[in-house]
Amino acid sequence: MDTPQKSITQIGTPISKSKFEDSPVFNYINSLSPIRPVKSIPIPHPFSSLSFTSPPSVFTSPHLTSSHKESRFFKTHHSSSHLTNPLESRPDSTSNEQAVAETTKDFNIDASTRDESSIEVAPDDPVASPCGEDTTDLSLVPYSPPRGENCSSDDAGMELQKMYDNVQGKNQTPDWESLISDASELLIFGSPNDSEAFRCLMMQRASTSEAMTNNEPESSDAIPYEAASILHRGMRRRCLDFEMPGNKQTLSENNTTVAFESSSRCVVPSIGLHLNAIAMSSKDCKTNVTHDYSGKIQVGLQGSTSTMQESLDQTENETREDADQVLEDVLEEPALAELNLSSPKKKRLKLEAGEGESCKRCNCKKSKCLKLYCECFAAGVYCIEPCSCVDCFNKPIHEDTVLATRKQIESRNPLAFAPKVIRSSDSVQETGDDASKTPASARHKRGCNCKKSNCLKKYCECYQGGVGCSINCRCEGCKNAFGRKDGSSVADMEAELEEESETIERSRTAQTHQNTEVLVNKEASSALPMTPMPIYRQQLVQLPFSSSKNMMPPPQQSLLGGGSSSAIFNSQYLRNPDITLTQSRDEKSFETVAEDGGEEMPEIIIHSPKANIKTLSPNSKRVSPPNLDSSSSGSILGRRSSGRKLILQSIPSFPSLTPQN
DNA sequence: GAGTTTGAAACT
DNA sequence: CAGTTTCAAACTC
Repeated sequence: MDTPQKSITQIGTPISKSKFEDSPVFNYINSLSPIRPVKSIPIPHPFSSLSFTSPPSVFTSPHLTSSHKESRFFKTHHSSSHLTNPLESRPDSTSNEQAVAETTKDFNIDASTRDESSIEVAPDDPVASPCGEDTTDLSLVPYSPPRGENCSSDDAGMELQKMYDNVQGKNQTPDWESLISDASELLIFGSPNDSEAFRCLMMQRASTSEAMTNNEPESSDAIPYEAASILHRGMRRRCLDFEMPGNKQTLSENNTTVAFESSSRCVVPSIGLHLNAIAMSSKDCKTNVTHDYSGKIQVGLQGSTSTMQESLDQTENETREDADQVLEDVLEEPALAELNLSSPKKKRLKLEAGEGESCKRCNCKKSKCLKLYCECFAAGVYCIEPCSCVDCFNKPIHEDTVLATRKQIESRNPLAFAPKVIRSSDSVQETGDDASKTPASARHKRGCNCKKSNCLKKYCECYQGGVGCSINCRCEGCKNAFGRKDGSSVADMEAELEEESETIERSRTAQTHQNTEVLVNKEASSALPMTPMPIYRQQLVQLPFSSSKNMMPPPQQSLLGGGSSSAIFNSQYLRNPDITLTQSRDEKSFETVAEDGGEEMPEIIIHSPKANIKTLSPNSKRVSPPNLDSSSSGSILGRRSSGRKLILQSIPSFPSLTPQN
């Protein structure tokens, strides 16, 4: 931290604006640069300053990895704790109902909650610009959710311009430290898109300022910005998701610049953190850092483009290895990993993911997407364009309302936003042997209340969550395939399926041997539909730590122990009722495996043998969620002999405002 | 795509 | 806490 502070004094203090303007160099530059002085002056300062004053995590050597991120986290955490959640700091937010009622109004941040140095947002902020509206929150809420969908990269410049204007208007001797602070807020929490603008500005600065002797401002910036954006990507997830198309430009794996831009726009679909980020900050940073990583991974994976899909399909294994490699890199060099993940090869995952969680959409008509009825809201994500909701308030521009509503709901039920499917406390102890004996290591938080579905349809939350019913359930005629309320476990069913699978596999093997025999084709064709499962299973079997014993219904993200928005993951996970139990069990094996690892280190779960399922499940439209996409690589990870558990958490814990069990 | 069913969420 | 209503997803046709 010494360096940054030092830099502040060195750069910020000494360089007086007037002096700078009067300098011959400045004049000369002005004459050359198309950039107008009024902008070139103010903006560069914040930036240059920022580049030295921001937390180490942002501007320190790119070599920093985890610590790097932690710093970042602390930074943001710190900020959030002070600036915080508007709900807590804003008196006018005490009335949730009111907040909800005034949804369309209360978008401006109370000046009172800001630091004196905070940049005041023009009251006449762009009307139609969601970006403009949101930017007002930037300095107040570190984890400010996504800007409008179409925020232009110019916004950053605008903000900075405002800052400059403001400072200039008030003081001839700007409070650089404050300004820097504000600027850093913008840089850190602004729209990822802004990073582009920043980069441009930085470049300009680099080319025009002698102060830029500092080497590689580029690289050092890129990563930091990226890192910063990650923190709230979850909140921006939806917006960014739809910016992806624009980023589908062909990416060169070697072109870090392009990769960066792409990644900066990518979003972690995962993450239904929109409202949780704030609360999340209070958690131990380790956990958050982990989420961060997973988020990164996802960003990369989901940033896939369709362009590679075909080729990837043909080289599934290769892709997996790539993913494996990438993930490995992620653990050691997040920033780098992210860049890597931007590679075209991983794009495919994104594509597939696009249809899943990341594109989770609701169809609310009356709830305004502010009730748990709304899947998006319940999952902690903002509604997105594809949603068919009416009068939706679950959008970034209504952040306050969303937060208020959320808080209100949580006041009623603290666990309202907690994962519906929770992992039993003893599940952790369930290793291999026990796993199969227990219907499921995860259970629905409250249990279901099914009357007619027999817990065999997704009406049943337990079933939907891929967990068996438990004593908590009040269901009638429970036949939950993942475990019945009466205690009958899946073990039996698994045994059956196992047997069946084996039979199928055997026949398949036999077929393979008889490949040369044309006559066999007849039978083979009839058996084809069945091959999928066997194949899939085979792959799973390859997993070093995979155990057939663990073959269980797919556990949910909840297995991670962290509260994650179960909704998204779970629902998506088993969205397709057509998915055979076998498949589910396979997926389960993944998670169990990861769990078995026992290590409590950052985990990146990658579930989703989506590709496999897709191919193997003839009648399934969409077998696995987008998140799971990455899972295709997940299985890869599973193979890792290193034993490192990589859990790509599609939905980082869904930190609720209140501690959850 | 429209209509029905279902069960969670919300309300009383 | 129980009963009822509202709601939107899941499902069916």
